[in-house]
Amino acid sequence: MKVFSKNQLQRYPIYLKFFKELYEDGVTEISSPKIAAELGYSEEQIRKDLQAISSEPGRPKKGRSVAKLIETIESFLGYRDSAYAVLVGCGHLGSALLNYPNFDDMGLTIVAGFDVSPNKVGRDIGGKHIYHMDEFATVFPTLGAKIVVLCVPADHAQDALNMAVEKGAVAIWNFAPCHLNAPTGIVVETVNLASSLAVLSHRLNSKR
Amino acid sequence: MKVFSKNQLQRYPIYLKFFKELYEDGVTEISSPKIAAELGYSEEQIRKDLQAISSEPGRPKKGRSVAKLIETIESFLGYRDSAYAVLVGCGHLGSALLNYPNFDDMGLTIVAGFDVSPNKVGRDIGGKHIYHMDEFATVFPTLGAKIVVLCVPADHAQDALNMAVEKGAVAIWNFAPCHLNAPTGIVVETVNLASSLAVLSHRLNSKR
DNA sequence: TAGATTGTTAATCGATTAACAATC
DNA sequence: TAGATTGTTAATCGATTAACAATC
Repeated sequence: MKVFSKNQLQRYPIYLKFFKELYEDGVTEISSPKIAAELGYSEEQIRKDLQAISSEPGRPKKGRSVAKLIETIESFLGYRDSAYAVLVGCGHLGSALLNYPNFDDMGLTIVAGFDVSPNKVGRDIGGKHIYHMDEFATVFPTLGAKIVVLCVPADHAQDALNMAVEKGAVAIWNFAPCHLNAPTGIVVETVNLASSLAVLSHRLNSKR
Repeated sequence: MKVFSKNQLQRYPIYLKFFKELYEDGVTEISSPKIAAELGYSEEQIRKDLQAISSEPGRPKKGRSVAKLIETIESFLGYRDSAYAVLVGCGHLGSALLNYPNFDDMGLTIVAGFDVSPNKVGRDIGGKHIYHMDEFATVFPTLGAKIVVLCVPADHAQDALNMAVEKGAVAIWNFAPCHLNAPTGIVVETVNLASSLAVLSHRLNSKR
């Protein structure tokens, strides 16, 4: 099977966003050089990326159909059918994600939240019911969710992951700024703001 | 000057977090093999990463001083002196970031927010005053901030960036899920949740 | 001393870029 | 047809890994 590097996978949503804009503007076909000029990638890389997921070849002198590209990328990324998730840790960031409307369009449906705070348990946030963490073991397995979005403080993240995995989670989307250990076969993807900020700071400081 | 790859830069906050935990547990020295066992990187890579920023060599048979490592990484990442920022777009995610307490420890001080919503303008969020976007041109240059944290919807992100750069911003921390074009010399670092989710989904779907 | 761990140098690996013939 | 753009194959580049002598 074809292998996709992390960098490559990360580019597809960016292509998709761009193609959707083109589509709205009535553009029907797009070529690699034009994409390259707009997104700042090399045209060879774009060609490889699009080839890797397309069933049809591009057409010399024309490029590819924008509508077809949108469909291809959405299918490839799994936007066409939903995966279910719960969110653990409904603090500021967790609540923001519960309210984020676009996940549904990206094939991720968050069905419920978990927290320990009495202010939150029993309430709805972003239309999702918030359960107490004590209920996790009994409730989570009934929700049909396989993905856990982790928004707890770093010092609770590993414990939360362990519990989630024990109760059947197969993928963890981790927003805590720490490394997590998980059993083989469990997918862990971390969004680390500290790492991102480190890149920004270093670039900024090495400018002169 | 030494060059740091993006991946490498992203690892330092993760090392730092781990070393701080060790420090709290009273561990005074740590060796590459032990770090490797815990964080899942190779020990060679860890040695290279730490060598790249340390003034002193590690000690055979012992490793490195945890306290010294913490100090070294914090200095390297610029955590010891603050850079000032404003946040544009105080929706759910923007508000969450305004309330995030850890940025100060990471050398980033957000001094104010900007939004267009009458519900938010004039209020405080996370202790920061929220100005109307119409005031950006006059207020931003007075705040001493060089960094703009962008949390506006994707279709306004490029406009917001342009305005920010025009008024003197030199770095953009972009949370909108789209590619942004910026003049040469302007640092743009994007946190793209869609890209992160794409990696997670693909790994999950290719497990079988 | 013996052995664990270091730093350095070389080998490998993978991703990106370049070159170019094929094609509409 | 001519020329832009494609897909493929080879070259380059950079990062990670492996090997190993140096050292406390």
